Amino acid sequence: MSHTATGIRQTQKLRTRQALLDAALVLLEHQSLSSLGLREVTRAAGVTPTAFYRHFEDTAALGVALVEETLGSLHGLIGAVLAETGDSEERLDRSVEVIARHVGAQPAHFRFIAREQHGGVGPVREAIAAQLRRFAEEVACALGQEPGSADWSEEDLLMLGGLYVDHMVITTSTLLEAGPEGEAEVVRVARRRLRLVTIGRAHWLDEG
Amino acid sequence: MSHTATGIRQTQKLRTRQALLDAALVLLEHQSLSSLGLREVTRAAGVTPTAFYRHFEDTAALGVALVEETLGSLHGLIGAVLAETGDSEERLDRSVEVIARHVGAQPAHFRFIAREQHGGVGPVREAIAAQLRRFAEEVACALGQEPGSADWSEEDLLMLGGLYVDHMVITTSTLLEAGPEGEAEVVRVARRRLRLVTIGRAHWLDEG
DNA sequence: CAAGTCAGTGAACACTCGTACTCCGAACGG
DNA sequence: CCGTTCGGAGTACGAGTGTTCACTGACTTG
Repeated sequence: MSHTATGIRQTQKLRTRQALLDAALVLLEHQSLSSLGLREVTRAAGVTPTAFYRHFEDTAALGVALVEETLGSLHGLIGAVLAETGDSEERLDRSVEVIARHVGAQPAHFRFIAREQHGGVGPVREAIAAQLRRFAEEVACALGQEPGSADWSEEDLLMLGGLYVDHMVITTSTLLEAGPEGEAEVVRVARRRLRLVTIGRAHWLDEG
Repeated sequence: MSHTATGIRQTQKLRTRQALLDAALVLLEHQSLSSLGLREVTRAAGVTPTAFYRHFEDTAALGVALVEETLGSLHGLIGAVLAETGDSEERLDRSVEVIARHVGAQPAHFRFIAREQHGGVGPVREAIAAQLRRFAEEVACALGQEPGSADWSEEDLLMLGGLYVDHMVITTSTLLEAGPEGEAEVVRVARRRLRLVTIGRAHWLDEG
């Protein structure tokens, strides 16, 4: 009764569950979740419509699962990076690097996040918001341990963390819409924006 | 043959066209455009499905019309404000005020913009992107005429304008999702973020 | 090895959907 | 005033939708 017990049955169940998630992600590259049909997904996954209900109650529930698949794993990675090297804002740069690699490796996942962050399906919106709030808290915590923002209030740290996270999301979706040829330009502008925020951060307490 | 000739016929046509737009906007508060049905709209507008084709080719075309209805008018107002008082960044604050009032007066319109900015309908995405680019250019132009950013390159001005506009869009959708009770908190955080950007702006050339 | 669980099947239900017709009647231009 | 224009109504069609139901057969458990 170990929780990693790999019964043939449960393994196969997880396999088709993943097939449903993957098929949905492909379909969601050119439409949004609220217009995604249950039958459409099962057809692409090679399963009967009825089988869908063995795994998800709704297409909304499938969307929430996709959110966790995308941001849950990234969350773990960011946490590892933030705890890795003990000093300075080098950790933030490493975090950005990790995110960028993740986005590059799984574009469809992050297009989905950008699209559904303000999309028409309530539960999915809330799931994304919750995950992004967690990211903002993590970044805020990391910022608080830096010497440059030692005397910041917790609220301001959270504000700054949210600013970084929101900027990251915007950059991600902009990158995806720009395509490969416009990527360099987008990255340049995004870096400038980040620099401006960092400068503002350095002088925050001067003129608070 | 004046272009304002109000034939009874054309007046009525515009009336039902507006009825279609209004009905669509109401329906779009709880779903996104790609799942909006043609029949659904005409039913809510009190017209037959066939009548829809007299006004729009697609629901996508209706979406583009909604984009122009929302951002087109705001664009004109912003232009007026930016040309109004001749000095300092007071104009920017006035602009933000105008936008805030617009959002408060027509929440559904701006929820639509936030939702479809990265939504599943290509033409609508492009229409929104084009309008936002225009806003960024306008803001950049206004910033360039201020003494505080006299020596900025045109590219950096555009970067900063885009930063302001993106922040405005984020704030808008956050406001709408927070609801009336969370509004004050959202505004507070948004103001702090803006202040941080402004501080960064003030020291941009010091550490460029 | 027998009993039971359960992921997945296949058919059928009652819808909604977009679109193509024909047709009406009020507003329009000469 | 009369013929034309055209916004909108009405009908019909085929396709696709979400959901329910009884069922099967491979895996699991005692």
